[in-house]
Amino acid sequence: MQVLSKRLDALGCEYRPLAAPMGPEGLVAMRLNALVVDLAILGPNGWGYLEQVCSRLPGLAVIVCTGPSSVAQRVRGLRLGADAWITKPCHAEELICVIEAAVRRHRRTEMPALEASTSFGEITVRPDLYQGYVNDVSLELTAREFEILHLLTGSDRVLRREEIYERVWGYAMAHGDRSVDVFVRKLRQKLRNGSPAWSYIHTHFGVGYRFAPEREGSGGADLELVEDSPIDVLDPALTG
Amino acid sequence: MQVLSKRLDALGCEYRPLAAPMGPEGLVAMRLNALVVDLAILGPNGWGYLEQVCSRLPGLAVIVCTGPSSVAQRVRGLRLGADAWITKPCHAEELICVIEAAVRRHRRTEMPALEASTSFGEITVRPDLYQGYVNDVSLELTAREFEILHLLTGSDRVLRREEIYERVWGYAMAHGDRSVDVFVRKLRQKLRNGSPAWSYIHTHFGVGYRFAPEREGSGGADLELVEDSPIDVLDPALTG
DNA sequence: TTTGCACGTAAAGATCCTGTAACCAAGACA
DNA sequence: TGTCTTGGTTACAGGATCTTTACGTGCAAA
Repeated sequence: MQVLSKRLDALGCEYRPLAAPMGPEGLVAMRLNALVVDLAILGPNGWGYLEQVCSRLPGLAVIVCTGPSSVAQRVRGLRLGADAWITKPCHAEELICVIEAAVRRHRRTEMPALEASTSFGEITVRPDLYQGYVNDVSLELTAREFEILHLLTGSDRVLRREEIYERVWGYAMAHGDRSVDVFVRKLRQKLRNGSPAWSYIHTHFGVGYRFAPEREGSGGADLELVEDSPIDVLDPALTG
Repeated sequence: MQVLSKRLDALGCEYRPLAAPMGPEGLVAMRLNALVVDLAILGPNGWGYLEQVCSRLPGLAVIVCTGPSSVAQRVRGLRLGADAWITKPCHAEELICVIEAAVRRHRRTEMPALEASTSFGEITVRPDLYQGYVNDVSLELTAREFEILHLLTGSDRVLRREEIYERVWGYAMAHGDRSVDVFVRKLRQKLRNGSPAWSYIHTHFGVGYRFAPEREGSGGADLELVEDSPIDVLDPALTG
């Protein structure tokens, strides 16, 4: 621990030694990139703890660093969701490399920022500015609202709430959590403000939400036929 | 290699043993999820090869599986971009778990592979939209109805009620529960609405249900089951 | 043909899901 | 430190969906 701490300090890494195992909720609050656990110290509950943490925080890199073990034990740990298993005693440098490898793979797919802006109906999503626009007017989306919009616009299929939560929040959704619903509501409100004639986020009852820009006859009395109004609002010169 | 091949076959994994190191371009063409290399076999050029592959294919999981090594070597390998380092001799099972752990983390941020939509008779099942269609017209299936339809269309054999219940509801069916029957009825009704000339879900008395699109012609409705006869899908003049 | 089940059908009640709004906590900022 | 913004929770109402129940019909064996 002393050697490891010294090396981590030298690398400028933030870390926190935990004397007792911390529950998933506490780990979520710490916003960790990686967690190193010693199953031997955790005792017989270690397996359950490992499983709990891995399932609850799928985005967290979990490295098991413990004493001599059998193949079956290592297999079990990795199957439960651990990213790596390293046997004590080990060099701090090697452990750090293993942690980095796990975190690196985790971060890799987060990095691709600066995506091209794309338009859907009247709105334009700009990942580079973390904001959505209607005719160059900002929708005033908050960070989380934008992330959800960005995720939804990224695929045509129906996204289940659990998927949305996991990809935006970074960990598994608790049963009964309504956060996704609330944010979708806020999103819809802002989208409606900026683009009243369109509907974008569609509810699939019992499943989740799907993004698809569609005209809505909200303005006119026409129920279906919208042929009289020759309005060209498609593709403003934003997309550059 | 023999043991590993056998285990991979049992798991249904696709793999390809390479006698000689393959360049990054060749690897790209293979669309691999993971690559296992033995640095000892690669010889002195191994480090360069590892670096080249890891930098050219950042999305590829690279596992080094080689003989006894020093800490410095393992650190070097991981720093160059390897995702894991496992020492020979090792159990095939453990190696597979390490590969799975690396691939799992890689896959996490990807969109779940959207299953292809499949057609049966006149209907089309779209898993990405959780919905069934007849000529692009929605059947208005509820979430549970779709799940049952999706399950039934997934296999040709007769599915017992208990199987259906367990796979859709997620837990064992209580004795005397008629839910499956009720949902099959609703399904049949909606299928009949959208595609009156066909029958899709067939009852096997005392067993369960089986999905098989069959014409219900006014002319030649066979009483016996026609299991092996291929079904010609053609466009009858009936549809609109 | 009779008889005992299994299945099809329909409707009503219970349950679950979702939109909505109000509320509280945590962080940003002056 | 106080205020404002943002994130997240909870409660409630209305509606959609699911489950249960009941009864009629059809199948298969005796």
